[in-house]
Amino acid sequence: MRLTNARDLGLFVRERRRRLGMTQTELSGLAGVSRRWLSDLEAGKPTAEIGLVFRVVHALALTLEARPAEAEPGAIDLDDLLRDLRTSRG
Amino acid sequence: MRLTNARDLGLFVRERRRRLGMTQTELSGLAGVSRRWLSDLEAGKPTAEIGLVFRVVHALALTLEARPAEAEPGAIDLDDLLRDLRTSRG
DNA sequence: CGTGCATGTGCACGTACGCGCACAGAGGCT
DNA sequence: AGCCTCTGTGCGCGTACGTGCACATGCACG
Repeated sequence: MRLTNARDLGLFVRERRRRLGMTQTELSGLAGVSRRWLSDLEAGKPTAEIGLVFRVVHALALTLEARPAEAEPGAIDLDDLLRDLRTSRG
Repeated sequence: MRLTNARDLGLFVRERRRRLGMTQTELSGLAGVSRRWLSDLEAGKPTAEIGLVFRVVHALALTLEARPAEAEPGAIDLDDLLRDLRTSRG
C-alpha cells in the first residue's frame, strides 16, 4: 500500500488492525500508545508523532519502505533531472 | 530503504536530499517547513509530525510504502497466526 | 586571511500535542 | 428488551511541539 498522506496512513492502519483481528484497545496496549491517540491516528490526524507511528507499525508487524518515485514512462530519471536542475542554475 | 524508526527516517531524508543536491534551506522552503525543524528531523527527532514528514517526502520525490513484514523461512503466515490467536482465545 | 554558505543549536513564544477519564452511539448476542 | 463490546469524542492537564531569530562552527574559495 502506498502512503501519501496522514489519511492514507490512518486508513491503512485501521485495515491492517482489523485484518489481524485486533481492537483499538488491544493494539494501543501492544504499541504503548493511548486508545485516544490511536483513534485519532486512524482518523487521519496529521499531527501524530512519527515515533508513536513507528511503534504502531511495528505492533502491526508492518514494514515501512521509502524509495524514489517511479520514473515516468518517458524514461527520464527523476533523480538526475532534479540534481541537474540544482547544479546548473543553483 | 527500510525505515524502522525516526533515526532511520532522518538519515534517509538527509541522504536523499544530498543526492538531489539540495540544502536544508532549499528543501525546507520547498516542503513548507522550517529549516530548524528539518534539521531536527534529519537528526532523528521522534516527535516530528507525520504531516510535515509527508510534505518532505513529497518534496524529495519519494514514495512511502507499507507492507506486512516478511514471512519467516519457516513459512508461517504471520497474518493468519495473529488473527487465529485473536479469534481463538479472544 | 577574509568572505560566504551550510548546518547545528539556544531561546522565547503561542499553540496543540498526547494522555486519562467519562460518556454516547452503534452493533451483536442471548 | 437488556447487556456487553467497540469506537468516537469532549474536557482538562502538563508538556513539548514547530517557528523565527541569532549566533557559532566548519568548510570551500579566492
